[in-house]
Formats: sequence, C-alpha cells, structure tokens
Amino acid sequence: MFSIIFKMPGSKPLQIRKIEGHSCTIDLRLEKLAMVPFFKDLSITQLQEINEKFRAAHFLKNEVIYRESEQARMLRVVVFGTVKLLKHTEAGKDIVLDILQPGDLFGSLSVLGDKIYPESAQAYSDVCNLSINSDDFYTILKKYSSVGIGVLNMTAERLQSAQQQIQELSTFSVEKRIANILLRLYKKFGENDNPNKLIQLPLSRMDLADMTGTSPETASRIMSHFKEEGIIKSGRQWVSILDEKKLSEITNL
Amino acid sequence: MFSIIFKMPGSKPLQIRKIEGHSCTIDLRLEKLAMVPFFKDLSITQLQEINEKFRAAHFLKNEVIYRESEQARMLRVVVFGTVKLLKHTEAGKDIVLDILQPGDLFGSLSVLGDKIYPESAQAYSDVCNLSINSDDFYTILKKYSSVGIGVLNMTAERLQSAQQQIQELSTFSVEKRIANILLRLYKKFGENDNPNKLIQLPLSRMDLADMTGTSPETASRIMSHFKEEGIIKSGRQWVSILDEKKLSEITNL
DNA sequence: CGGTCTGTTGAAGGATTTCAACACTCGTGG
DNA sequence: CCACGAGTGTTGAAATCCTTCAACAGACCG
Repeated sequence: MFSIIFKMPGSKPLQIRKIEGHSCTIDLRLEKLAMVPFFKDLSITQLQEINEKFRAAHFLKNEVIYRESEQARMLRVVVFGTVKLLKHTEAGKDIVLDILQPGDLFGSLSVLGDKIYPESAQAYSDVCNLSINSDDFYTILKKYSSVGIGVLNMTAERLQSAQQQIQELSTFSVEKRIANILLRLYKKFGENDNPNKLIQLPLSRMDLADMTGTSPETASRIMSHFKEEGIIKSGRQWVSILDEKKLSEITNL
Repeated sequence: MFSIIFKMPGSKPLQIRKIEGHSCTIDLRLEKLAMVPFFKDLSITQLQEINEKFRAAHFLKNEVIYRESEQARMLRVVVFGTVKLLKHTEAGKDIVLDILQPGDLFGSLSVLGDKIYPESAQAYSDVCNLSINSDDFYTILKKYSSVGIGVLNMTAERLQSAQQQIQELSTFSVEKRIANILLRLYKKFGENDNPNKLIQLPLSRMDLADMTGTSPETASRIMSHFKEEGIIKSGRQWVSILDEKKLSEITNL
C-alpha cells in the first residue's frame, strides 16, 4: 500500500484566506445582499433601504456564532467565509447539517413561532456576515412579498435536501454516504479553475464523520480505501478529488 | 412470554372511516381551508375567493396521489383522511418522510424552480383533498403576504423536524428511533378521548421500518420486546400505547 | 522542540441485516 | 360458510457492517 502524498515543500495544499485585510465596505455589503437570491428583484434604492437594517459581524475560525436552543433573534447572511451548521448530542457527538457559503442565509429563519435556534452555527473559516433583527426582517417580508417567496423557495430547497439526506442515511452504506458527500462538497466548494481539484474547506475526518453519521475511524478507513483506488488525494484537513466519475459510480452502486 | 391480545369479538381495534358517506360540502371546504394555519388571517370573503381556485379530489386507500420526479403542478391540502409522503429507492425500499393530517399542506411547495415532486404521496386511508394550481397559488402568495409568511413558517418547521430526524438517524439506535416515532405518532394521531390509547393509523411493521430506516424484521423484534415489557399493545396494523412514560425514558437513555 | 491535534490501522465486540421458515389474519370467491 | 391465498407478523441463526478501544505515526503550532 503506497499512499504517496505529493508534498509541496513549504506550502500546504489548502490556502485559507484570513479575515485580516478584509473589510465590509458598503459596496461589498450591497454586492452580497444583491447576491442573496431573494433580494434579486429589488431595486438599488430598496436594497440600500434594507442594507440600513443590517449590521456586519466578524467571527474567527471555530468561533460559535450562536448555540442551539438559544433565543433566536437574528437572521444572518454570509458575506465572507464558510459557516458550519450543526447539532450536538448528549453523548458529545456532533451532526453537521450544512456548510454555508457567501450569499447563504442562516439563523432565525422561522419568523413566527417559538424562536429558538434549532441548531448551532460555527465559523468554519474566518467569517463576516450581515445580521438583521428578525422583527425588522418580518417587516421586510410583509412589505415585499417577492422576498418572502424567495425565502420560502430557499427553505423548500433545504427541506428537499434534508429529506434527501434522510433517505441516504436510511438506505446507503457509509461508503456510499462518504462518496456522496465528497461529490456534493466538491460541486459546492471545488475550485474549478484550479487543476488540483481541491475541496476548499479544512475538511477533517471528524467533519466527514459528523456529516455522514459515522465514526471518524470508519471515515478514515474509507478515505484510505479511496486513496488506494486513486479516487482521491488527501492529507491533514484537505481533500482533492481525482476521479469524480468513479465516486459517482460508487454512490449509484 | 405471554403476549395476550385482547380481542374484541367481531370488532377490530382500529376503526377506519371510509370515504363513502363523505362529501365535500362548501361548508366543509371553507372550514378546512380556514383550518390551514396560513389562511387564518384572511376574512371569510377572501377565503371564499380563494376557495374558488381549489378543486376537490378523492383517493381510495393506497392510491398514489403523485409520484416522485413527476412534474409538480398542484399544491394540495388534506381535508379528510391521512396521506403518506415517501421516497422510493432503486433497491425497492421505501422511506416514509411524513404522515399528514387534515389541514396539512403537501405537493408543489416550492413555487419557483424546477417544479419536480421530490417525494411521492400516497393515500394512507381514504382521502379527500383540495388542490390548487401552483400558478394560482403564486398569485395568492403575491397578493397576501401573510399567506406567504405562514407557508414559510410551516416549511421552516418541517425543515427543523427533518433535521431532527437526521440527528436521530445518525446517533440513535433502532430501539430509540422506534420508541420516538411511536411517541410522535401517538401525539399526532392518538385518540385522547378513547381509553385504549390507540394510534389511529393502519400502522404496519413495514411502515415503522420505513419511518425509522430499519428492516421490518428488526422493527418486529423491537415491538415484541416493547410488548413483553408491557409498554405497548399491538396487532395486525394497529398499535396502542400503554406506558408513554417508559417510552420517553427509552428515547432519552 | 515538545505537545496537541489529526489521521491510520488492528482487533474485538456489538448492532443490525439478511435469509429462511413458519404462524396468523383477513378478505375473497367458490 | 368455508377454504384458500396473499399479506403481515414473528422468530432463529448466520453473516455483515460498523463501532469502539487502543496504540501509534505524522503534522502543525507556538
């Protein structure tokens, strides 16, 4: 078993952008707000009006943005970096529900009701986000029905994706689930311009285990297997996809 | 092992109401529409206007209402009976995502986008529902922002519940998952007025397996175990809950 | 340069599935 | 009205997948 890792001397495969040197200028804020799918029908003037209600906040990698079962007061939009949504269990095991990109919405989605965060949010890299009080957002929803329809649509998509995950957890082997999550992460976070096909996330075996509902050891074993087959390359907290086709064959096996 | 089943001679424990003798009068339709949480802020006149757009449809038990990956054109509201939402797998195994009651919404939830049903819907009993063209519903959403907010809220709740299920599938043993689903079904479909604590559903071992992502055999073994412990009574397609407290202890073990 | 975090691998044990046989219930049609 | 057959539930035993415990190796950080 020769699992050769190509070391680039002095440079780790995964380059993580730090928050230093990043600043949330008005232009960047407006650009990111306009990127949010459900603000796309609004005029510049309306966007600026909405922008007034948002406040920028920064988090360093691994900082907790909010915790499960806290009072849910804020709706947030990722501007820079990636955010991990997760649930904790009494046994200390975490479940990763989703990983968010710039433009994604999180936090207090449900405007009515008990307003308790159903999951925790943690900065997966250095993060900048915009947050809005949920009462203010409620006002926007009432005023602009297109925004509500957009949010509804995004929520419906996430529901579909969650139900897809339920099906996979119920019927797929761990190997299939890991092949699948690698494909999905590659589609979402793969750098298509870069030939080394790296997933742009500090992805650990533990993370993979938490996303697929298995143990880190099993995740490691399966990743080793994929490496032997030449399907992936991987090191400490980085993964790159060599053979996308073989991966999707495994999921459809 | 004495699993005594109290037979009521000539009468099965579970009485299923047939659709014969049921008719969707205007009054019943309005009553059910008013029951839908996100129509609650509308006036009678507005309700009547919306009612015009809905058409009633009837399905016999086990009839398929729509199939996964069909074109999604209709949004539906359950008026009478129960509906099973499920996903099929190539291996022939089904996953039950949800069981719906009168007042619940299903079908083409996402108003924009590709409009493909992400799951199948099947009549779990004889069913009457109202359906509306999704374009017509889109018009309503644009006109009444309160409706959009209500639907958003319902969708957000379902998303939460799906994520809860993901956590349970990832971390709970089959025994805990079955205890949990029994409790949830009992809360939703238990007849509180009736002393025999029956879950008002034709619940088979296969159904339980499809809801918890296990095999019918394992579900049967665990149900047998619960019977021995005096926690439940159960026969062919019926379950009643004797000891709710013990069940919730099992889920929290 | 040590210490901590991450990844790897082995081996034993446990949970669950699968295959198989059988019992029972219910509806149907003779 | 009874008998049949399909559908449903039960149970055993073997096989499989996965977890858990444990030890160790390598990478990164200060």
